[in-house]
Amino acid sequence: MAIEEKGGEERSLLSDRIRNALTDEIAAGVLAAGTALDEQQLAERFGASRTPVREALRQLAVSGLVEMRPRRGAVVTRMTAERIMDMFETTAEIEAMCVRLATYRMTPLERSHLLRLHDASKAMVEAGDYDAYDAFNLEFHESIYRATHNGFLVEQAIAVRTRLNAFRRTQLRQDGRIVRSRDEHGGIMEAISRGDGEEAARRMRAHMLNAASALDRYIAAHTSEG
Amino acid sequence: MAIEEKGGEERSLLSDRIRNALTDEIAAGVLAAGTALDEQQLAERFGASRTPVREALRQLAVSGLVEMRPRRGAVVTRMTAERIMDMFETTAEIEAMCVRLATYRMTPLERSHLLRLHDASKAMVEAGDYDAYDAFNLEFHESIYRATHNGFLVEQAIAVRTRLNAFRRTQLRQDGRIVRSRDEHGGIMEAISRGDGEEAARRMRAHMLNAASALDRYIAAHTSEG
DNA sequence: TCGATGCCGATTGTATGCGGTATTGACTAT
DNA sequence: ATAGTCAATACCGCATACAATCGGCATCGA
Repeated sequence: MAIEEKGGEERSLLSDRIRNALTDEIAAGVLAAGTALDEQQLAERFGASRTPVREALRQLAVSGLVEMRPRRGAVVTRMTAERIMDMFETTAEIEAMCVRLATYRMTPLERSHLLRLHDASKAMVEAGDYDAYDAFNLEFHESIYRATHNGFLVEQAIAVRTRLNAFRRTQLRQDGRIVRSRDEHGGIMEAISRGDGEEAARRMRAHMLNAASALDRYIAAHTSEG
Repeated sequence: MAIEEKGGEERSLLSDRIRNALTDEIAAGVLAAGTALDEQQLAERFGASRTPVREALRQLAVSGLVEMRPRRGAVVTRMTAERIMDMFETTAEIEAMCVRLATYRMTPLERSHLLRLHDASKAMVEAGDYDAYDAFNLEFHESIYRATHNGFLVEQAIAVRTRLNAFRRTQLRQDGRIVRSRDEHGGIMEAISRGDGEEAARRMRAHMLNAASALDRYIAAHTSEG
């Protein structure tokens, strides 16, 4: 019989589950930058042995979320403000690239899907539902990635965006940012509908850099305590 | 024999050395796509136990060089021609992005370094020294990455380019490709010198897509399987 | 008092054993 | 003869045990 495609939690590997859990906690800020990750301690927390924990940590090291120094253990990668800005800029450029390619290649079905998503986000903004908007935002941008019809690019874009997750969420809380975010989405959609990929790219870049600016103000306002 | 005899590498981790060895072999084509990687077999080959081999395989899986299916082992990722083209296009776009940013941001020192590199490559082309040109090519493009002054982008660009390494080298052997490659570099340098980042980006994109075309012809001429 | 050296604890790196699951091949039934 | 089922085997995933190394701390010497 055919193997079920759905992601059964039972089927997945323990090390993968631990990796996902750690990824989420790092992204959410539960595990702050610089936190030392003790293998035995983590093993006890997850009710597993050190082996799957080790494997998870090594994988996270490849992703860049943690740093491992031989015989000195793993620590959550310490992010400088400059590095976060670098990540934002890189993401902005990649997003711009994606929307430009997507504009020229997307099918009418993909375009209508994107429009439907955008329309649905209006209610979230009016309700001030940050979590729902965050989920929509993910889907909106990933739909654009997929519309490039370049599988490798989709993977890269998602990987880079994932590493920016923690910081993107905080900036949405900025005063009025969510409203402007949706407005900017509207501008991007308009350029896509006109088939103007270059303009869509410019607007997408501006959209991401606005998010970066919002985060920058957020950081500036919260770093007074050192 | 065991790889511990490599001079100076004593300090590094066994799993890291195995990972690097496997990476090289996959990139060089020694381990063909689709090859099943047996943990025990690899452990014997490297004179180690299964544990460091496992860790190496998991890290390679994150990089995308191998695929792991739970309880079914690891296989070298099978590359379709379409996927290779996707990777080339992604690399082309990222390279174009880098050279555009670099044009606007590079210091005079960086610009002169790039020019010096380009000048030095002339002799390699005339001598038909593929290996030297390949090494120069790496340095040329990485210098452009670094000139963006965006550390994260540099890392991403190098990572993507690394995964394309095996295929990029073969296309250089194409008849006359190395000469045209250097000509294209010259065009890019000219646009950089004029400070025209957009034009430099267009030429870089064309440069990479020409390389892709050369590879495409190479594959078409050498493919013996579906 | 300050620095160096040696010992000890803690933690990582590696090896190996065990259980489970998938694959494969053979046997039987239709 | 072919297809389906069952059993055997081999490999992987996880746990645990062992070894090596790093850092801290104390003691000794200058």
